[in-house]
Amino acid sequence: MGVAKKELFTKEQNQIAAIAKALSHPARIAIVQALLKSDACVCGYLVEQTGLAQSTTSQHLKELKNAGIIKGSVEGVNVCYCIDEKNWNKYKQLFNKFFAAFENTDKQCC
Amino acid sequence: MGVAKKELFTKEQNQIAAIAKALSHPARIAIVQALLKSDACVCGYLVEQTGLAQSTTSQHLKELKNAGIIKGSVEGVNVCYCIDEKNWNKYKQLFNKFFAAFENTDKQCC
DNA sequence: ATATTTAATCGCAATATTACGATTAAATAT
DNA sequence: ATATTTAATCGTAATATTGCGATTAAATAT
Repeated sequence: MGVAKKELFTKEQNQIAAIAKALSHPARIAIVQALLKSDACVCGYLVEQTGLAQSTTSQHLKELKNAGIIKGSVEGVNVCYCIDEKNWNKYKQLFNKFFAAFENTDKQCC
Repeated sequence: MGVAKKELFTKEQNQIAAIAKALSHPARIAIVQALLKSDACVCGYLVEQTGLAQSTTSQHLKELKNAGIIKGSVEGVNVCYCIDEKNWNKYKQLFNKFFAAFENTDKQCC
């Protein structure tokens, strides 16, 4: 085993889980926040920001990219990363909606 | 290794990552959504909802509980779970803030 | 008292994640 | 042409996650 049974769940449940998974490591949160805050975006800068080895940071960047949270473009000898604006807004809505679903607080079953 | 280097990151980064981790499996999203939607909350009902074995579901419930997302209380022979309202609102704010940080879209570095 | 129901925990196997050093590939300097 | 810089990928080790069946513990029925 060790592999999640995605077929049991809805597309939306799997999507929320997949984005949450991409955000489930502090280094990846640090990377995203660095991209949100700063104008710098080259890979080397992000390696500094994480404090992890270059290869490890590169792996984290790959995961964020696969999830659609960031995108990268080659700039000469550097690679520049930034937030994928379109997906970011989509994911933002998805999570806002997920968290907003707790409202009708009239159920007192516990 | 295989163990995240939490000491490199801020408390906030670790907290966001920890909550995201708790939400990083579709079964756990399904459980939370079931608790948000329905009045039913006993463990057995949640086992049905996930479609996973009782022991597996119990494990997922434990993770959600450890993260502070849900709480459980014994009701006779049953255990009733529900959303931890106080933490939920805290986490909601935390994620809203995190996703809202993308606004000043004037940086065109990529 | 004994049986039944419910849910947590244990033990295990399969797989995934995290991390690093070493290597590779591509672009730019010298 | 050769060296240097930058970042991706490979290989590997340590650890974590996912899932299930079996067992255990606690409450309630019979």
